[in-house]
Amino acid sequence: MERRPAPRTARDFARIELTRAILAEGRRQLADVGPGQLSLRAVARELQMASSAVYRYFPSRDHLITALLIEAYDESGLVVQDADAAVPRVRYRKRWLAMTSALRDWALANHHEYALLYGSPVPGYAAPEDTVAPAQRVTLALLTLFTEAYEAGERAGIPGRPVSRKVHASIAPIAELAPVPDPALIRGLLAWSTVIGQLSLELFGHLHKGVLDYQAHWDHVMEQVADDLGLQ
Amino acid sequence: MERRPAPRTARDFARIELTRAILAEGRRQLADVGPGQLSLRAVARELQMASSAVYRYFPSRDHLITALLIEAYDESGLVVQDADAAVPRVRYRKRWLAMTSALRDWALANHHEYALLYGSPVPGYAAPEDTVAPAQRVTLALLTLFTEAYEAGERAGIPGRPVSRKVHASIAPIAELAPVPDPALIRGLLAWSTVIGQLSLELFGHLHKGVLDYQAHWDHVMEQVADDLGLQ
DNA sequence: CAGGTTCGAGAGCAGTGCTCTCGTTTCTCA
DNA sequence: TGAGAAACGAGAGCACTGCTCTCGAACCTG
Repeated sequence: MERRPAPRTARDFARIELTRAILAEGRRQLADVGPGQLSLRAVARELQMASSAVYRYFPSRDHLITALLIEAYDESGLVVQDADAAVPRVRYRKRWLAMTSALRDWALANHHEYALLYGSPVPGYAAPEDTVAPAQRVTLALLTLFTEAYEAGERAGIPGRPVSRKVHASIAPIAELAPVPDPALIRGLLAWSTVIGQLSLELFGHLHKGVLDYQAHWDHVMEQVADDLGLQ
Repeated sequence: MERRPAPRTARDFARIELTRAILAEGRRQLADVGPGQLSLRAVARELQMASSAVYRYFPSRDHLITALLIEAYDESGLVVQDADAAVPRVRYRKRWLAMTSALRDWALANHHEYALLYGSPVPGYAAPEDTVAPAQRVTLALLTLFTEAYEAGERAGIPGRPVSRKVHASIAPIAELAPVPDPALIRGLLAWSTVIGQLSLELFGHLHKGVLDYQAHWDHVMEQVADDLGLQ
């Protein structure tokens, strides 16, 4: 599990340095042109190296994209966690608003990265195992908030419908991460998908000329969802 | 505005026929490999024509994709409308469930098409004007349902938070299509983004190993949203 | 039936991901 | 310390892409 085999030799140093450089340049181009147009050759050109040399560091374009994917997951996760940490623990509603706002701000500032994470999967490739942990950072942070809020007595002000045994079994894996009653957990999942839906609709242009002031609308919607979650 | 200048000559017939053939083959390949990998040359090859000939019918790859986009919008819109039409007008809740279910079924059966519509925008291109009308078919159908339900007295069973003047102004364009009070309209928009969020999360693999039985989960969530909408 | 338009095919350009080879650099271990 | 192994950069090359241009044939119109 050692991600970085303690650089000892000059070669190790160079490798780490170059890997970082490629990643950085890839990131820059990703922001420019989006995942679909990201070109290994262009990255190599910018770095003044032969295109074939890049393959010493990333065995394929997809591997590069996967690395960028992980980076983006980590970054967005960090942004959300930081926003959460800046609010007093017991201000649950405020934490919710801070976290979702932070996610939106990040998405707005990193359009293509958001698309990479929550838009259509890029090539025909299944995201490898390395991506699942970083991918869950944001979700996990939100689940933690929901759990803490529930335990503090902030129960959904809104009736959640009873959950059948079938559905209960279906969400068992998530229930392990957030030990709250099923209806509350469903409310949480609902909130999460609303966030992603809202963000995707806005960023991908589906609200164009339908909603005029995205910021105002977003703020209102998140308050409404906070209401539904029973956060005070 | 005449989309098809009444085919009179043999040439006109051939043009329409070939355009259709290209579109159809494009559609087939889109379903196979996704929008990013869709290749004009491959389409031409399959149709046994020179790649340059395709450019007589579609000036660029993006134009082809745009045409497919419109087709997909139309198809999904039709599917949803049909599902709606099959339910008695006053069974508002059932209509909601039927429409959203139909959309999900279509999305599951047409993975790449869904990604094309609601995933990340494909190249760096802004969807041209021709796409806005077809794009709104599904949304419009849902808005109509909300309006009819409200007028029939099915008020949100759930308190909607008061809408500020700012937010009111922001959603004015949508309010024109669905003359219901602001809080109810917000509930509708919320429901719509929840649908898209839920679908995107499921189809793009973000619920993988988190939710086990997608169908059961979806059904429950849509019932919950119907509750929140106040549909009976 | 003459003149203009539309069409299909082919060659060609610039770009892509990726592979292979070859000579050089660097590391490791006896 | 020096020899063998491993890693590396560069270049050529393959098969593919979107797209353009040209040219002769087909067609349509007046």
